[in-house]
Amino acid sequence: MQHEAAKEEILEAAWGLARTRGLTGFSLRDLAVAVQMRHQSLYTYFASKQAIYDAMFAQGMRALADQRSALALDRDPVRALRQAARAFLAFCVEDPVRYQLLFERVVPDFVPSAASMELSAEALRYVGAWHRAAGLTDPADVDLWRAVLTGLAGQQIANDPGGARWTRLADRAIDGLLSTAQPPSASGAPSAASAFQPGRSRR
Amino acid sequence: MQHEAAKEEILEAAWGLARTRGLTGFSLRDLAVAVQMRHQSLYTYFASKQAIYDAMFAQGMRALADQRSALALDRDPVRALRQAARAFLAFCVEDPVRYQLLFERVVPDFVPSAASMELSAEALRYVGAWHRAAGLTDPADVDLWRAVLTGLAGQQIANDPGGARWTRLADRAIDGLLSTAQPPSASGAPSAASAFQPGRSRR
DNA sequence: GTCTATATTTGGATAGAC
DNA sequence: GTCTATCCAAATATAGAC
Repeated sequence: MQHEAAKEEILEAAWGLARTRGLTGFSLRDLAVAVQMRHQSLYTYFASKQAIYDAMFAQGMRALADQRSALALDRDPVRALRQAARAFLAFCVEDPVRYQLLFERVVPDFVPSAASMELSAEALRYVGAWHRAAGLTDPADVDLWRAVLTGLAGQQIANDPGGARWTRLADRAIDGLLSTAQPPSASGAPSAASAFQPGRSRR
Repeated sequence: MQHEAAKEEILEAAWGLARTRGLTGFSLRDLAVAVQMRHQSLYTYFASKQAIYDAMFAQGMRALADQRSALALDRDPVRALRQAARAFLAFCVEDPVRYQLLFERVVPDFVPSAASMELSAEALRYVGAWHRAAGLTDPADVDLWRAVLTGLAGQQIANDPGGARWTRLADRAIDGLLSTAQPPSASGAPSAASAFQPGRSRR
């Protein structure tokens, strides 16, 4: 279907403009120029600018879910958590504009559609699964994970773009999370339990 | 000086509009209506809308620095860190719009002036002092503190406004930070050192 | 300092011919 | 599906009288 291909091309151009001029720094006219159309023609593909943002949001969440489904995680669930954290930060830093769209509210009045929110939920379910594998069943553990990792990513992107001042703190942050979490019961995976021994496992 | 009083009144009205309609959801016309002026007259007080945002940013950072200078912290530096964390989260949650202005980049193209950034630095210096009092000298500890606390505040405001789903994780988060930090040397404050003993101090 | 009047720009969105 | 033409609204900012 040519229609879908054209939509894809428009979204690609929108990402490009967003990266160079900011998420809200381009108009439909700019976007039309980029795809060599009149700006009115864009309405054949998207009902509104918000619909374009929503499609971009969906693409971003789809990419996150795909990254997570493709992760080859260590069998040790604690190592796996560290890997997953690093992968998430890499995902955020690799495209700061995408991070802003997915996790910050920089587009005024933009609210993801229900379909997009379902993709968001899909991506989040992986986090719950990783935690359960490590014996962490308290939903608050997932909440803390989200806060810490988005906090790291946000600081990294805002205050040290291109650097690693905050991303390199990922392993320490995960150790901190684990140190305050309910350790798995004795019947849990032994490899995980060992990592819950008190004390600092790294600097 | 009446001029300063009028500026103050304008800023007060701007905060009110920002809280009800969003940080970018009001125009200079709206603001002028709120202070019973023609919108053009606002230019007598502020050179641009960005200048208004900058003045609001400065007020917000001033308020944060003032809150910090007024904190009556526990003599135990670790308890003090927990108190300070709770105070910061209360500060963020008490005015979500202010949080967005100070710590997120929701206003397109807004960049705080040098004078405003100095206020930001002033507020941040307190964090360094608290950490040093607890024997934490690694600058990365402060970085991690910033990331974790803004992460908690951001999640709280975005996903559970008015609730406490994330703010109640503050003590756990601080425990996590401490567990991965370099413990103070033996010559450090004993009350602090005791809190660095491995293990979970709370659930 | 405040006002009226207006400039100027921008940008989202629609109508209708082809 | 794409185009031309146009609408409409909003919003920042300036000029100049009082």
